[in-house]
Amino acid sequence: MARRSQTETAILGALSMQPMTAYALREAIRDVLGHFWSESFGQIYPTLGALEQQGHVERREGPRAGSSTFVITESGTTRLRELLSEPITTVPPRNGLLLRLFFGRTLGAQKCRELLLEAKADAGRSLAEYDGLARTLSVEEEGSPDLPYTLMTISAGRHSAEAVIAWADEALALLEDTPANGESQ
Amino acid sequence: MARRSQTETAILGALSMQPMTAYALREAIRDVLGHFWSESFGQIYPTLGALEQQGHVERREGPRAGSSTFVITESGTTRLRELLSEPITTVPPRNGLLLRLFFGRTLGAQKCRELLLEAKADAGRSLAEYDGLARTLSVEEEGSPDLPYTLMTISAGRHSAEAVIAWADEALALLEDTPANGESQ
DNA sequence: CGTCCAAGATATCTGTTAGATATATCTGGC
DNA sequence: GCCAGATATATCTAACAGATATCTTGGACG
Repeated sequence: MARRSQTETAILGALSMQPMTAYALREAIRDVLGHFWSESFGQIYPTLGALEQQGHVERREGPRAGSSTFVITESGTTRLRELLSEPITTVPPRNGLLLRLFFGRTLGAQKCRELLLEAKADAGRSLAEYDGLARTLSVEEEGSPDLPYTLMTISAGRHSAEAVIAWADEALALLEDTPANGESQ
Repeated sequence: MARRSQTETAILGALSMQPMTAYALREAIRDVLGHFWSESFGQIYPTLGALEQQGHVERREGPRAGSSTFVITESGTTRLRELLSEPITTVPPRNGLLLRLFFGRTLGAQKCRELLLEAKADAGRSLAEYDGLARTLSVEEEGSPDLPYTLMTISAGRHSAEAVIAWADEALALLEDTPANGESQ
């Protein structure tokens, strides 16, 4: 239930913006929600099947032979509202960077430094991306009732990237203070 | 490979601190790495089995009938170093809060406000926890070569929680500016 | 002293999921 | 028009989380 229902939420949400094929759905989720959400084909197809059975989406003739375009139904819209109101299911944390840093003494101070610099650079790139996106959307979608909500999710990405940068600097400084790790290997 | 190997990293890392039973391993991962990592029993047992077969851990008589304590071997330590050096595998993002906010127009401004306040409160609690933990550890583990690395991971949590708080405030302000959502339902 | 119960510890089992892969269909260069 | 590569569609497999089943231990109470 828990996780599956959030897949349904994402799919119904995407279809609520416009009808799409399964493939386009994946693209849309990746490109639009990509900063905070992802779905794989392995999820999309069976979930679409289930939603169709429940009458929340309808299958139409697709753009090419054998393909289907999915349209959200009235009951699908209602279901989406329900799902959005359900409690949030969080995914178990799995931060590979922190896992490596935690065992930093074994990994070696130098490698840790490299990891931190890389993370910082990544965050910098994300930051620029978010900024650009926010500026573009503010103009293109001006006045849209969805705009504040979209900006909100972009802002979350911004803040998170800024946090990574500030943290990486602090951590790098902390490493300078303890260079006493000649480190085996 | 990709995914499993990070489970092996966590397990070998934990065992590198001290020998443990599978149960204790889970506890340790939850309590010590919990802020950024998690493993389930469903993973731990088969992974321990695999590590034993490869000779990276050894099974010893456990503290009670039928239980086993696992000890990391020489080759296990080498393997841990290897694994720590491998490229980081990231988990696909799945942020249920942002998913709901993205479809905020459908969910309704009021519910969005509640979600933001809740997220902010959660972050505040985490922040206090991280601060306490950092203070305790700085004293108890003073001089330990692992301390800077541990503090680094805690600091990551701190920065991330602070970012959530700042973001939530900004998002709430953004919602105030657009109260024009009488919202169906 | 035994025996019952609750908490602790151990292990497996099941359904969900990501990502790879297999298969089919287009589109443009020649 | 036909081939190569891009695009699109669908399935399959092994990783995975969380629930559950089983066993162990200590201690309350007769």
